[in-house]
Amino acid sequence: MRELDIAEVAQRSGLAASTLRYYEEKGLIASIGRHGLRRVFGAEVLDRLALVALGRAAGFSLEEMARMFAPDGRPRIDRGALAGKADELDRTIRRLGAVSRGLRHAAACKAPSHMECPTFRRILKAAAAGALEETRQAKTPRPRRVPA
Amino acid sequence: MRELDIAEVAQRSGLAASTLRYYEEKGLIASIGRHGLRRVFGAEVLDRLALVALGRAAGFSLEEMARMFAPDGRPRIDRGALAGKADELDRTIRRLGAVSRGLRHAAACKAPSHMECPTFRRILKAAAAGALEETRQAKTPRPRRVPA
DNA sequence: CTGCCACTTCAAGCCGACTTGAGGTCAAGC
DNA sequence: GCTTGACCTCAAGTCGGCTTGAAGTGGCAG
Repeated sequence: MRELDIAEVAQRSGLAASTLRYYEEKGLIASIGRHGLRRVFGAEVLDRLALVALGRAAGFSLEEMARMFAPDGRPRIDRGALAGKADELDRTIRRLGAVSRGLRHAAACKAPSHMECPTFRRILKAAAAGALEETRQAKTPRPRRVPA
Repeated sequence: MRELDIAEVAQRSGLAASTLRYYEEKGLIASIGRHGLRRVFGAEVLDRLALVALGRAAGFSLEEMARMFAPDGRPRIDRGALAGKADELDRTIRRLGAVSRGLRHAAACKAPSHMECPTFRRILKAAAAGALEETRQAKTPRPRRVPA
């Protein structure tokens, strides 16, 4: 099995080396050893990182994920939690669809003030209602500051 | 026109009074005056707040929104920016759809290790790719800590 | 053998959107 | 007129997910 150096994992995963160290500290990934001071990773870490990416995209926190696959090595994930997250995502998707329609309407509608447009007011009301929900959600990672 | 006290605006909008003060500081809303020390709001602040909620749901930052309707009173929003945000949202929606399907698959699939399932690996790859995108996204506000 | 430089650790900083706390003011009800 | 408590200000804290910086280590090319 290929042994990877942190820079290689970084390059292949698109994550910064500092992020990988951080993930290791949080128990999301593990190196298979050291070469001197330097971490040595097995190729399977890339699968793990893909899994982490999926989890992040789904809105799991690093902590939650660490708990999910901390026990032994293999994921051992609570299927119910996954289905729950999926339901949550689907709700979010519907909400975002409404928001998107709202934006498009606002962009297209020629009314002098949107506030006078009943369609817009209706959408607005829905967004206001949605914003009160406590559904914590899926944010894509902030743009990587790519080192020069 | 009804004059509203901050507690009333808070109650009607579902936001904390501290949030309203914060929004005012950021230029997102304005009070129509003071009664002694106390802010007095006009009823239109509620429309404004609904607009802010829509914007937040769409993934605009408070700063962006402040710039959007800072000028005079009326929104005066860049329609292109709205359409752009809508496009971004639609992309996010598609991505989240994929993530949701991935989760459901992981929840249902009986394979001992998901890593051996080609379907899952494909979805994973997509999520990994998506996670690298720089599309900053729509997070629903964190659960309000409702004061006892 | 030497020097370079990619790696290491650890603590501190950053971002956005708020919340919290201390200490102060003042309109209104008794 | 006094008390009450809802409001005020301002500074600092919180949270998650990293990044940054200083200071150190050590593998390997020359």
